[in-house]
Amino acid sequence: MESSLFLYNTLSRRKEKFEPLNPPFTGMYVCGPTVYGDPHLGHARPAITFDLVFRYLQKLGYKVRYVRNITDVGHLEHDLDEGEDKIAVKARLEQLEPMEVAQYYADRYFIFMEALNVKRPSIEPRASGHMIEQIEFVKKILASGFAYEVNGSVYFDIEKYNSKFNYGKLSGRVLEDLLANTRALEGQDEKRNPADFALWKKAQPGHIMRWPSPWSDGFPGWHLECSAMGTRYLGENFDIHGGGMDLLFPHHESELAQNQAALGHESVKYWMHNNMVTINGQKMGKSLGNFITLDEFFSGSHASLAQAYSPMTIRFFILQAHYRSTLDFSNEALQAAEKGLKRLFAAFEILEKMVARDAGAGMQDHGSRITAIRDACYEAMNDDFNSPVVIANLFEMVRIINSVNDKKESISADDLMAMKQTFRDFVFDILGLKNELSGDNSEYVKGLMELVLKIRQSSREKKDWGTSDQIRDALQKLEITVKDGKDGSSWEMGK
RNA sequence: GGUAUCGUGGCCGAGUGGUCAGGCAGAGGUCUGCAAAACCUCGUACAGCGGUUCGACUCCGCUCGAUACCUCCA
Repeated sequence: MESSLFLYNTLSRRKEKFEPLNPPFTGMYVCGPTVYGDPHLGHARPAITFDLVFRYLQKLGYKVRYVRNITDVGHLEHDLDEGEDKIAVKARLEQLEPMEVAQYYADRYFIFMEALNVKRPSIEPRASGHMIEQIEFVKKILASGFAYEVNGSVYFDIEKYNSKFNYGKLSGRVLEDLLANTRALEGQDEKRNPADFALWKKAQPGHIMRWPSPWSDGFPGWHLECSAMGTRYLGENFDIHGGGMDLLFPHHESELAQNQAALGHESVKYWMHNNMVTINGQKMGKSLGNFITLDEFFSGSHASLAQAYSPMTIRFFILQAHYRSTLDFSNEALQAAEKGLKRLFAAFEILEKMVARDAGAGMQDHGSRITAIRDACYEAMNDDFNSPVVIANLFEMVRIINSVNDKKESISADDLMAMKQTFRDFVFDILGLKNELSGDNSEYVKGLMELVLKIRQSSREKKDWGTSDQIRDALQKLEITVKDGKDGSSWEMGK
């Protein structure tokens, strides 16, 4: 459990040593999707980022309770200004029950996250299932005097809060600036201050999603569900709260304030935020026509995609950048990732079959190098989850593997075992990559391939290059690549 | 306009006050019947302008540029 993991805390704007409140237990809350549309690239990044955190904390021996919410209530469609519920709008269009829509897209989300090999969190609570907790939370804030009720709606009193605490401490905003920048919008007359946000909103007559509350039939404010569910499942104090940088303000800022107001203290020790995704240098947005869903990525069915990209290519590509950097998607960059990933797994397959070959005197000592690489990988992960440096080190190992395979270098049994262990630990367990290359590896296929390659080998020995090349080309068409090496030929699935 | 993050070689992308990231692409070589794969070698990149320093891509300032967010509600 003694680890030297450091992570960047948005609250302090520096890397801090990770020390959970109640080791070995660790609580992590991450903002999940609003389920009113098909999952897209913007969903993949936080999911994979915090999957990496989840996996690594577990690798270090922590008992992690990972909570990721599903938002299925009370959110407005962006370009509408009538205050209609996002899900309600969609439901009317499709003639479906709002919950049916939420269920459908939640399922889609799970399917695509599984394809990306993102582990399911420990708990995936839905906002609609936690109305009581949310209402109780509002009551607490009202009781502490930091909220007020007007016409059935309840608002958070930011000015009052700010007189005692600091609204803006997380995002670095100053209340005066927020007020100075205020635009005059309609329907704000209820609020004492334009910066105040809703904790509970009275539903308009045509509003489909509504729940009874002491104040009105209505729905909870957006920031509320995370405060309520985080507290419910992780307690009043927990370790990590994550999400995309776009949620920093106002969502997380307000969530922090809600907890302070309701509980008398803040709840989160470490705030983590992943950076955003851009496409060809532009932000991803529906209006820009570069809004690409995961489905389109996997099938290649989007005008700006030159080809389909497998889930692992996407995952590997995301992990090749540090989570706090912006990440730009382009065909060129994705193709580079695809090839790199293929090389990584090709080396892994060689490694799995490799046997130790002591060369006795003059043998190159890999032991220290392999240990150094393994240490460098842990060091990188301990330095705020630096997956790109882990990957760079793994490629160092790839070179050793290939050199040994080419009989240019030898390797001891101990080193071989250490290398296999490191590869498995980091590639599979921590980075969460899967080998998509191997395809059908059944004994049946292996037997057939052995036979085919034997026939080809005998024609090669007779210098019958016609037959030999015919076999190779035919196999290539089936996406089986034949590689001729010094001790015969090997094969692999994939282009 | 405000806040935040950032600007690295053909592309993507780490990192650091004074040796190296790494991947992809490209060039040359080794191997090979050919090809593929693999291995070896190669690029003197750090937005611009000043300043601090013996020395800055790395620290400070300014300029330019990029991305996200900016009270209803999400």
